[in-house]
This record gives sequence, structure tokens and C-alpha cells, in this order.
Amino acid sequence: MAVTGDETESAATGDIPAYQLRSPSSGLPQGIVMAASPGSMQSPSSQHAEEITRKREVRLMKNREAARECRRKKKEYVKCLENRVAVLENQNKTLIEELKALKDIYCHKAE
DNA sequence: CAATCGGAGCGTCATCGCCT
DNA sequence: AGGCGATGACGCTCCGATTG
Repeated sequence: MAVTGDETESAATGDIPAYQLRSPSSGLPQGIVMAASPGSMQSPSSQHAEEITRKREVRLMKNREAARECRRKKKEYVKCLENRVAVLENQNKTLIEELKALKDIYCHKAE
């Protein structure tokens, strides 16, 4: 059976999730410059950059959740298949027993 | 007891297929 | 054509088990 210590919610690094430990620059598409000081007056170009960043964050968040859901469904599917295997194996066993019993009966009649 | 291994889960990227 | 959700692939972390 599977190991059952599978909750990875709490990172051992304290309160920072593992996926945020990467170098921050690596997550950004090339050519994107982070806005220097949010909250102050912004040039149109930095507003645009912020919009792009925001869109990216939304996309990443949606995909993160989609991936989680996808894995959940896959696990469920595999569990279903495993159940089906167990049922079919039982059926097979029963049928083999039945066949053996019938053969026995047939043999004794033939004697 | 520290090192190593293997499995599980996660986030992200790339890609595909569907919908508008 | 472009947006979007689903999913495979990859690399990473964490954790329990095993081993020397």
C-alpha cells in the first residue's frame, strides 16, 4: 500500500512554501521589468508592466489549481481501476473454483 | 545516527483540443 | 485567431524507511 504521510502543506522552511524559494527573477518572462515602487505615481509603461505581471499571477494561480484538480481526478481514476482489478480477480477466482467443482462432478460420473 | 533512496505531492512550463 | 482549461513532463521539496 501507499505511504500515508503525504501532506506537504507545511514546508520545513517555516512559513515559506517551497515553490517560492526559487530565485525570483527566474519566474518572469524575459523582457519584463518589475515596477519599482508600487503605490507611487506610475508611468504608462510601468502600469503596463504591472498589468502583465498581474495577468501572469492570475494565470499561474489558475493553473496551479487546475493541476491540483487534475492530480486529484487522476488519483481517483487509478483507485477506481484498482478496485475494478480487485473485483475481476475475485470473479476470476470464483469462476475457477466453479469450473473445478464441475470438472469434479463430471469425472465422478464418468467413472 | 547520518547518508541515501524511493515515493508522493507541488508548481511551472509547454502543448493540445475545444470554444467563441 | 486567440483565450482557456486539462494534462504530460520536469525539477524540486519533504518524509519515512533502510542501510552501513
